[in-house]
Amino acid sequence: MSQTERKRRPSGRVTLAEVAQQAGVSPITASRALRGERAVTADLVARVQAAADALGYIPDPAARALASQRSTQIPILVPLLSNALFVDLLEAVHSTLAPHGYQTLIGVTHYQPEQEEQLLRTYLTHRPAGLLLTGFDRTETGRQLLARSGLPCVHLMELTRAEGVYCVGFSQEQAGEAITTHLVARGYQRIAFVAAQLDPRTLQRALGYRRCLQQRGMYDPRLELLSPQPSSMELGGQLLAQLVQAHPDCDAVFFCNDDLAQGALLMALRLGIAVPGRLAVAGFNDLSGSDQMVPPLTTVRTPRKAIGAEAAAVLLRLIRGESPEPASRDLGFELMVRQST
Amino acid sequence: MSQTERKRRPSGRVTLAEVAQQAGVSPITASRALRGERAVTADLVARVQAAADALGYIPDPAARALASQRSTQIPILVPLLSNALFVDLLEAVHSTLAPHGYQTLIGVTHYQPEQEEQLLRTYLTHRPAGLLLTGFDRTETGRQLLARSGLPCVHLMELTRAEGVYCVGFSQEQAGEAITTHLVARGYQRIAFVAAQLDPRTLQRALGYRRCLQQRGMYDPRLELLSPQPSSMELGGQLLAQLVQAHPDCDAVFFCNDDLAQGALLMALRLGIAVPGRLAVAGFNDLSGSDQMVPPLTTVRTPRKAIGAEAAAVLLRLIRGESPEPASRDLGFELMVRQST
DNA sequence: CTGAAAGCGCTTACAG
DNA sequence: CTGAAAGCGCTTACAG
Repeated sequence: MSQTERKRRPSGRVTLAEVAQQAGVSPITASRALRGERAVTADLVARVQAAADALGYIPDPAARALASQRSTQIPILVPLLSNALFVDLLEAVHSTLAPHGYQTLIGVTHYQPEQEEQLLRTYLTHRPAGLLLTGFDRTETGRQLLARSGLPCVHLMELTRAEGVYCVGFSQEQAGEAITTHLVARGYQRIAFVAAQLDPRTLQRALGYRRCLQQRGMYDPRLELLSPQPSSMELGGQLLAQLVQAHPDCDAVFFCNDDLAQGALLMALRLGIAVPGRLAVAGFNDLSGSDQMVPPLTTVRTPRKAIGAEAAAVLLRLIRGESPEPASRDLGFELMVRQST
Repeated sequence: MSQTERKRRPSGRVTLAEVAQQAGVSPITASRALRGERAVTADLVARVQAAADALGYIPDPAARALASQRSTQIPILVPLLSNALFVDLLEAVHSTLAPHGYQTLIGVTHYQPEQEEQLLRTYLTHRPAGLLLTGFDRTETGRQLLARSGLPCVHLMELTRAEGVYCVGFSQEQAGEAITTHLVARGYQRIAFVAAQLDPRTLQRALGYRRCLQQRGMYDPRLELLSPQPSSMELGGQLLAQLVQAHPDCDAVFFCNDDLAQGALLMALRLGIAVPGRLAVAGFNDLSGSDQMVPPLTTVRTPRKAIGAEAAAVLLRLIRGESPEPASRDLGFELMVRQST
């Protein structure tokens, strides 16, 4: 024991060279045996493994990254952390990658392509093993940085048909159309759309809303309330109050995110507006608490945990050099019809 | 331009050596000039800086880590990501560290010291620049790993008087006592305490609750409802229903976290229990949405953004070799008296 | 299937 | 204040 201690380098680390020596092989062979790379005799693999275990060898990530030009770090770039949606994504990604020895690095873009570009620039110098990005809204330079890096990359939350682009998500437009169709089927006539932030995915939901109503000759652009402010319960309450005042004949609202809808439900309670009797309220994402509202909120459940987990899994396969098919994965969504509509 | 391209190594990187050559100095001098380390003539610093800018030099983190035995990575270990509290911490830490060139690595312990120990083990091999930990609840081995690493470390959320231990937080016990005292001052007689998860900080709040009531001879252990289940709005609703059924004379409740309290408020609405008329409800943390509830929730605002930012700032100073004083920083808390009490 | 040589790109002592 | 030498701990071609 104390002899082992004594042998250690100033850094206090057990090195590959020591493992190799103990196993009676060269460092390169030890390296290959431990990584399961190329053909190494089963006998040698066992000896090296035993030596590594005995010495408590742990590979040095920095040395590995420097020699191989590739680290075990995987940045995930998300717009915000204040939206539970992205935290769920992050958590799923993190728990999928960690057991495989990869570290998740967070990057927050604040919905700004320029900030994302800056983050890409920084993270690329770290020789990440791969990249996880939210959506497709980036600067031209950002796109080029990605392409030139040649790194495996998976896009989350949105779908694309572009060749060779990996993505895991669902159709935001279809989801927006589905919830609107539900409102129509319920018999509502004057259906409003209320949105905040106005990021690309929110606008895709708006497209679905419009398509549904236009097809039925029910579309009225005045019933679209679009605010560029960040989404929050408080804003949802304000927008609801604004909406009922401006359009007393409005009988249903589709909020582009559950936090807005939750705030609206509470505001309706305060104002004495009966939901769904006087006004139906629908949300999006099925965030925590939506099923607890009074009345429980009808919304679209989006599979963000599954998206995070699957995107990470696809990335892992890309890193291994595989070509997982299909490149574009639609994980769908689910209408959660509760009592608010 | 194309000549510059041609000169690049296979890795595509501009190296320190190239910068040094262009500036007409040795690589070591270039290294020192760029890092602002030791005395280097102003003239040389300028020349090196100019060369670095011209070539677009970006230091290689892996090479740096290997040579210096220290990376620019800082793990932050939190219990959960599903509690907004920790996301706020994470976000504040991340935005404080990023501008200084440090990467934030996330680790999730699920409130289990064994998992934290495993994470420490893993992250320590990455030669982190420092560590950010939640609370003091760890295994003995975890404690030893920390001590032996000799790495700068700051603890978040809780306070301690232990020598040489850096922490940024507030007194959970005092906060629990303060909100209970508020309920007493309002004239409530039968004040319950409802908690979930039962992690160390929750139990400290319980201590404050007890101390307040015991001092006044108002303490009744039967009014403590403690559930080891994870905290959620749904659970809050269930516990409220349970409480009013078991103790019809209870006239106020202090929930150890706002998600429980929010769920309780909504359940009260559903059950027709008047708040605060029939039952007063207080929460803890002032999470998003608490001010939007019906009625708005009385709670304790905890300075988690400030804690994250200050802990990161202290760590940065420790990394620089400074000894910031005081080691223990009490950032306090604020009673948010709203309409639910 | 295994290994000797070289190198990844930087920094740490040690001199001067 | 500046530099030549050595080394951080691993892996990539290139041989055999």
